[in-house]
Amino acid sequence: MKTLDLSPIKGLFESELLLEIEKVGIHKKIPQGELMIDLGEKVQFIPLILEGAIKVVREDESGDELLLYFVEFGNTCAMTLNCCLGHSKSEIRALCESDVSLIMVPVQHMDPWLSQFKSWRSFVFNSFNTRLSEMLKALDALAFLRLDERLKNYLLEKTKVLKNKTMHITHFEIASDLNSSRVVISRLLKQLENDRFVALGRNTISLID
Amino acid sequence: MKTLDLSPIKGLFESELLLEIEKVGIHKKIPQGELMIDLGEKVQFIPLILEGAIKVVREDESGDELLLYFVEFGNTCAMTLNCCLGHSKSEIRALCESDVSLIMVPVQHMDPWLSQFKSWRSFVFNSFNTRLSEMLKALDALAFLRLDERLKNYLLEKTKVLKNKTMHITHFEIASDLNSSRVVISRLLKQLENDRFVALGRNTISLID
DNA sequence: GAAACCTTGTAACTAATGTTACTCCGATTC
DNA sequence: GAATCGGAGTAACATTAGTTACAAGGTTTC
Repeated sequence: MKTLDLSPIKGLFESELLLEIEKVGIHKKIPQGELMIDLGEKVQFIPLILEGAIKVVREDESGDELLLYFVEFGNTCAMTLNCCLGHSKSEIRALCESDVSLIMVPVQHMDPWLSQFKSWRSFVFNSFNTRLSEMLKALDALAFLRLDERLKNYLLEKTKVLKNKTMHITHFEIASDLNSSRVVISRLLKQLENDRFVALGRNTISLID
Repeated sequence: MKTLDLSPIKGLFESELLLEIEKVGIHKKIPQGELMIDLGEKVQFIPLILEGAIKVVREDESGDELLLYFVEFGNTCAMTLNCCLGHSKSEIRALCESDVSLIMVPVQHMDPWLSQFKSWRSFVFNSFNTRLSEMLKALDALAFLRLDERLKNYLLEKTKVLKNKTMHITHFEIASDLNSSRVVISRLLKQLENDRFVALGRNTISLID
């Protein structure tokens, strides 16, 4: 794709930087469900998200998963920034939660842009800021909330990033994201249905209200 | 204190930056146990740690606590950086785990130094890097480990920052840090004693080996 | 349309953690 | 040195979450 449509991020960066991004950035569209970055991979590009949402997941040695957070428009993955700067490997897995449109900027521009462009500094630190907040939110949930509350939050979060009250998902997938087990999730969902919080169907869950 | 002894951080920064730090930095010593920053406080200074360790704690609405991580020499608190840049308030509480010696740099230097000094950029991003890793570690522990393993890690971590196999601490304090309850911690400690992992005394715990 | 498979519902049980309540003991205070 | 207090040990019980096992319906495949 030759012509980059930068209009979504026009407000974020000063015009000289936009020109730079246009010069070196690569526009990419990634379909829903696709893997973006896996654990242990080296990161070569900084992703600037134009549209869609990315799901960031942590996994331990024995294969248990935990959803950390979603990254949406106007942010980049701080973990990625991290990797770029530290020249280290990814500690997380990133998947496309919906169809994603993004610009990939080669990592070598990271540092020069930091010294040249105030808007780049703002952007990068903003991303770190958001990311640390999201991590704190995830930690709070794990430390202080019971599973039923975490499940509720999960469903609300999910409808927010999907912009849709109905989601196509199995109980098993939810259990993975919350690092729980299918039976437990089914049990709790049933209760949420009784509480008129959700309506359950095969492969679908709809929030009520 | 007039003359700043910058020798501990000499290796971290380029010489012009060291001069700047000497000019604007304030040297401070804070005794063990003292509160550095509390939840909701505005951050006016970037702390550069010369000696000692800082304990960073999260608290929820109902007052339950959770230890996030320790910050040691050569790092700064990323949460603080965050607050400086985002002009937002502290989302955490920072306490001195041991006697701490640090340099406080007024926040307004943050951004100019980022564009001027490569070593400052490295330092800041290194701190973010370390911080995100620590957060991930905390998350992993909560999500994937049982309390007995978390307790072991806690004790190991603690002896590391205190540089001492014996610590003066009550079971109640440990319970707070791990967001558990005193009785449960006592139970698990007893078990660790039987396993010859620790020796228990009144107000003290010693790691064996 | 029979077989195989996936998703969900449900019951019974286990494991981990938290809670309540009480005791004992050493330190501190008066 | 009697009274008080804080820290720790322990038992009994409650709650939350995880596990195993099986049944019942859809869906897909051939």
